[in-house]
Amino acid sequence: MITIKDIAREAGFSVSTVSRVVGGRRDVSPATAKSIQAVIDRHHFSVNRSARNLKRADTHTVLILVKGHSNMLFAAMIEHVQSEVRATGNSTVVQYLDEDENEVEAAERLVTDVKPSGVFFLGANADHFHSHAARIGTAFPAVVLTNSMEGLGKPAISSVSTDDALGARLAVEHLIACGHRQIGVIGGNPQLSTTSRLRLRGVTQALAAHRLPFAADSHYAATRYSLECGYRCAGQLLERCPELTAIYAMSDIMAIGALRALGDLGVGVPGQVSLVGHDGVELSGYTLPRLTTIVQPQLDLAASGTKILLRHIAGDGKPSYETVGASLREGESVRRA
Amino acid sequence: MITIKDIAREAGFSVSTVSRVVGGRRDVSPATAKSIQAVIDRHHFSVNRSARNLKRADTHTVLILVKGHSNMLFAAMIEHVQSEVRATGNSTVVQYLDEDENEVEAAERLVTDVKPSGVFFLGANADHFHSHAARIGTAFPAVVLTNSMEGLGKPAISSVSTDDALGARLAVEHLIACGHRQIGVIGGNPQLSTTSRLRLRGVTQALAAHRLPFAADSHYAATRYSLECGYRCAGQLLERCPELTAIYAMSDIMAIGALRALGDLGVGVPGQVSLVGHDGVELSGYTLPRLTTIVQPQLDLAASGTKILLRHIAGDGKPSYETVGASLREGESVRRA
DNA sequence: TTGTACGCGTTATCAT
DNA sequence: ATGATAACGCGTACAA
Repeated sequence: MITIKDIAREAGFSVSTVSRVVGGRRDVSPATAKSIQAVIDRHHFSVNRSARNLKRADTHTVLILVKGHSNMLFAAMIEHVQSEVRATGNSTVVQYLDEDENEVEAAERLVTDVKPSGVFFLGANADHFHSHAARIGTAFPAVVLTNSMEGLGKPAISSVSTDDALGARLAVEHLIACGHRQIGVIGGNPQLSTTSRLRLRGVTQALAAHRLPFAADSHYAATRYSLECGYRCAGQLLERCPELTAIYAMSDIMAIGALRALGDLGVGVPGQVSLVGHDGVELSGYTLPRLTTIVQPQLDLAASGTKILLRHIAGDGKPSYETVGASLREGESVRRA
Repeated sequence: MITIKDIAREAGFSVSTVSRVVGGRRDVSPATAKSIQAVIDRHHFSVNRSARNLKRADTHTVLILVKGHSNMLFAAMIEHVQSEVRATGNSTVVQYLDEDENEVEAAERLVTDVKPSGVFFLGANADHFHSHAARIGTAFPAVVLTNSMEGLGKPAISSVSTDDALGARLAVEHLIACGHRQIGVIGGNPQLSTTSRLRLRGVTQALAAHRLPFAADSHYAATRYSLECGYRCAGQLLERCPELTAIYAMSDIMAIGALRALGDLGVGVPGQVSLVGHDGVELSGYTLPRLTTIVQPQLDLAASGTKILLRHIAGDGKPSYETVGASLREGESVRRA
């Protein structure tokens, strides 16, 4: 392994001078810099990150923590966040977490390894931040994407989210406006997932405003955010409550599972049952029928999030809890009754 | 920041003994280990990776290089590879590359940063390895997944792939067996993508074996592996060649795009046009109609790949080029004519 | 502008 | 079984 010492020796300068050159600093004469750089290039030398990070506080690396492997919304957002972050001269490291893993505990572990300048959470539960956040926010600024941390009140832990309750309300109100009265809902476990809790609140708000029935055991099926679970729950819902004319699924992926289930049951969409999804992933524009869905603006989430994280990294720990708009995108999966 | 020294002081032992405990070694008395572990747990101490890696030659980290952000097959495989690798006590770092980026150049850059014990490529072009691989294979063993590196002949660069030509042949032969004679193909640019080149070869082999026509300009549409491109190409294909009764798409994602396009054109699937995809992603079992597709066994790819990479890491640089079987999974998108 | 020297947190070697 | 101590490669006061 070639080290900075080797370069120094060969270039005929001290290690400090070489260190200055590789660090891209200007307090070294151009001539010296040039001759040292030549030696560096000749040997394809690059600094040992471990050694550097052992000294430096800041690694100029942003850690991206993603909850769940097969979340299409998150997959799209990783891309946006990465390009935003890289445009600022930082590098990125992606780490996937299992859906049921406690992301804050995992983060606390990982930050000692990676020593990131900041952390992005793609999906997170506010409760976890209340209990475990020892160093997140204190030693490392964090921005949570898609989930709101409003009310957390810890410095340097911000969030950019869509208004989940609003989104769900839009979905259900659209169904109501189209004449639906018996609406089933497929979602996550409201005990465990903030997102599910908020979206469920939006559902009940919309239904209550129109004095429509909603019995949790017959109209709500709680499960994971996956194709398979969407499939299974759609069947359960229809079995428990055959008079359903519409289903709102809290994610497009669940909606797509549900769509297939309804197909297998010989139930036409939107002919017999209407369907609304949530997230607005690209795929929702390619199903048969195209999904009517609640769109989360991925680009805005990524852009705003990066801006806030950079502000935190720069030293401003004042948390901000931004909300970007959610909107209904009409597809072909809802029928006016 | 809490260090091994702090633990040592509080536990009343030397740093060496603590180091042995965190390293999980057995040359320390159970009683000592237990009392030290208690202190470690109390403080949620975990070793500083930078410092450890500064000493150790081996970082015990596997770099996973993924080509393209929204590849569902790769997304599923990341999950498998990660759990396989972690089961061996190594950690993983995921890096995404743009689809048109040269993955070998990127890897050469990244390995100096990460100093991984080994590198996984999810998707790669053999040509790039011929021209640029200076340190990959030499300093860092690598395993390419889904693309074959057969014939490369460089040490410690292996591959586990499905037989792409075979898969494509199975797809087309199935269509032929079902009575189709005019078969269109949607794929990638065979100049740029090894996968596309091999699958195209499979197509022409199958067609030639049955003396069926295949004119590249009318029967083949080359594009990127995306929903949108699948959509667009299906339309083009049908316009150029209206007598088509079947389409083979070189990825499920393209097939799903094509499915939607056919829907928009009022062309029934499989009624008027049959469709076969490739990859066997979970989603292909949830479309309407379910896709008939060529399945790449993700688990086998990940498991075999990990085994080979570990062998390379252990010092055995003999490359191996494994091929796992591809098979046809019948869905509902092909009609017997 | 350049160099000297120390320490970052850990592991490995060698004693005990 | 346990401890003292010397590296590992680099950045950075501080000195020159």
